[in-house]
Amino acid sequence: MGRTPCCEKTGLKKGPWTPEEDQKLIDYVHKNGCGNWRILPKNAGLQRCGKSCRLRWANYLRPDIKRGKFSSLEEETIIQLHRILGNKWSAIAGRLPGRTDNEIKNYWNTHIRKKLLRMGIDPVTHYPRLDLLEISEFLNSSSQLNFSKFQPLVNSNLLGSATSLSSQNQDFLQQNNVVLETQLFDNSHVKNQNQIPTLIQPCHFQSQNHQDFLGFNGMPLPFTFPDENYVPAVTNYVYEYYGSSQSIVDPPSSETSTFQSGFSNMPTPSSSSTTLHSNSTYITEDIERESNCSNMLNFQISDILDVNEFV
DNA sequence: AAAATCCGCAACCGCCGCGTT
DNA sequence: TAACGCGGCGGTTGCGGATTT
Repeated sequence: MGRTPCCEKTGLKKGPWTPEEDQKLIDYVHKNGCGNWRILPKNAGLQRCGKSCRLRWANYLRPDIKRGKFSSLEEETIIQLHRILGNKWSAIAGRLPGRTDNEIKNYWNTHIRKKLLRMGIDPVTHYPRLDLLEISEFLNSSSQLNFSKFQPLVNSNLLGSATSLSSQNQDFLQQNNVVLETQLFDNSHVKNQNQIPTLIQPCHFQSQNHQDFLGFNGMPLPFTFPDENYVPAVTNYVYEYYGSSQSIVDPPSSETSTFQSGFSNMPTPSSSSTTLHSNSTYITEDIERESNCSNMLNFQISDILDVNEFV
């Protein structure tokens, strides 16, 4: 059984569109509007699947599409929206006038994702990559250990990244007054002490420096939450904020979060949520090491970037 | 200069949600 | 209520240009 295909597969053209095909599609849409993509190819004289026509129009031919390089503000907006919405490219695109979901998805995968990885930030969770943090913490705190015995356990590339991150992390933690409690090995569940120890890392991030959270490039982002009862879909990795009289964002579940190695306990953009106490302020953090992205971000989601509808 | 590799992006594929029958 | 059909979405692919060897 299965569903019938959206169009007859035989005799339909695939691959790149020709200028003639584009013109036919443009002419048809200008004349008849877009809609009923199933019958459009036939009426427009195109040997294409309706889906293909819709995609071509939506991603390339639409007159309101803005093409060209993403601005730094657009890039920052994508990162912040992705932090909240996850891979909801269409939702993100809806907040970036002139940009398509496909374009944003491609830009994320080819540029932003790699940049975040280079900075030691997990592009899925937007947390510092704990695999690197764990190793770098390990390197920092275990100079007395004979590390060579553990090297076979660690990917060499990962080790290199962790090593480079190691000093950066120290700077970051100091600059932002972050308390990072680290317990390197938990062998309590290991009956056979010859087994490989499990890395765990209880993390407790704090900041007492309000400036740490302000804006990127020294400018506040144009975000604002609609009201104080707003519950964000996701809050990421700043658990407590001491710059004001009250905690802005609840810790995920307890005062000190414990993450197992391998992100098994890591909140994900699509799954975690928490309560917002405060007055329209959403605090999050970033470890930005290059480009024009922020170190610590205090952004407010405005009407333009209202994400409540996606919750 | 040619071959190999990398990279970006347009387009495709398959699944899902929702409205209709 | 279930089946169907369509539009929409996100993940993936593969082509072509750029870069490296």
